[in-house]
Amino acid sequence: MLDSATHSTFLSNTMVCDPLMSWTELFGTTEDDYSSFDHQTDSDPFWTSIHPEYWSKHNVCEWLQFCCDQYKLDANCISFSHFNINGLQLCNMTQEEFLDAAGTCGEYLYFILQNIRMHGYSMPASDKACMKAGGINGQECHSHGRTNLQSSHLWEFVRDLLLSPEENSGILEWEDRGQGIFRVVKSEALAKMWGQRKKNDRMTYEKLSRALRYYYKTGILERVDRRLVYKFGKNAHGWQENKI
DNA sequence: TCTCCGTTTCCTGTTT
DNA sequence: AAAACAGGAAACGGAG
Repeated sequence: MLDSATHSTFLSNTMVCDPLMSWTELFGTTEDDYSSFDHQTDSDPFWTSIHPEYWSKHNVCEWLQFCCDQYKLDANCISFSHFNINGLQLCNMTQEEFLDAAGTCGEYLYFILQNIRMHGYSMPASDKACMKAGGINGQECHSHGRTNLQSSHLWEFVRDLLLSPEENSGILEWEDRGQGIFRVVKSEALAKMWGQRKKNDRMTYEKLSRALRYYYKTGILERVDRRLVYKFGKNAHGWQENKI
């Protein structure tokens, strides 16, 4: 479940930008950002190039299809008849309406949609969005939720990497998704990536793992007595498949 | 300026 | 033997 702070931050920041600006103007999205989608071509009128509020019914459909494919969601739990709507209607749905329509995937999809509304579809785009939005509006980008470069905590970084197969490249993998158990497959690569995020090229897995061990105290992580295996604790949120 | 929090860095010892 | 784990201690940097 999205915590209330994160949730409200998403919504409150969603419409900061001029709604008439193009998605590309807002987020500086380039073709490179879509490199992980091999089905994307220049000529495709793809939903990623349009702000969700301006999606057509077809774009909404494309987005749902994409989510099912990309995040391995069970399309059977989604009531597609409820999503025969355009982007504006989609964005105007309350969370409750959304959950009713999207079944067990609802919270996850709702989260993804809010994230896209704010940041674009992925982390690289969101980082650009962050900088770009700051430039456009003369505001700094302090806390925009889970993909924020500066305020993201280590456990959120790890969680987001697990939830972003296109970013992960085999560094982390779920051992038991339902229980929140995951494995660090490439420890030094993880440290390097965390170091990049924190602009610290001296980061090592040894130091990163020390930070992870502090999470045992706070219930963000729980101990798993296996090397390189961790488990999200009761105070971690946003990692569950149908409970974000 | 001060305090607090979340690390980061370093360390010694233990386990796999 | 190497890599990872455990956790104390101190320092650091950003936020409020």
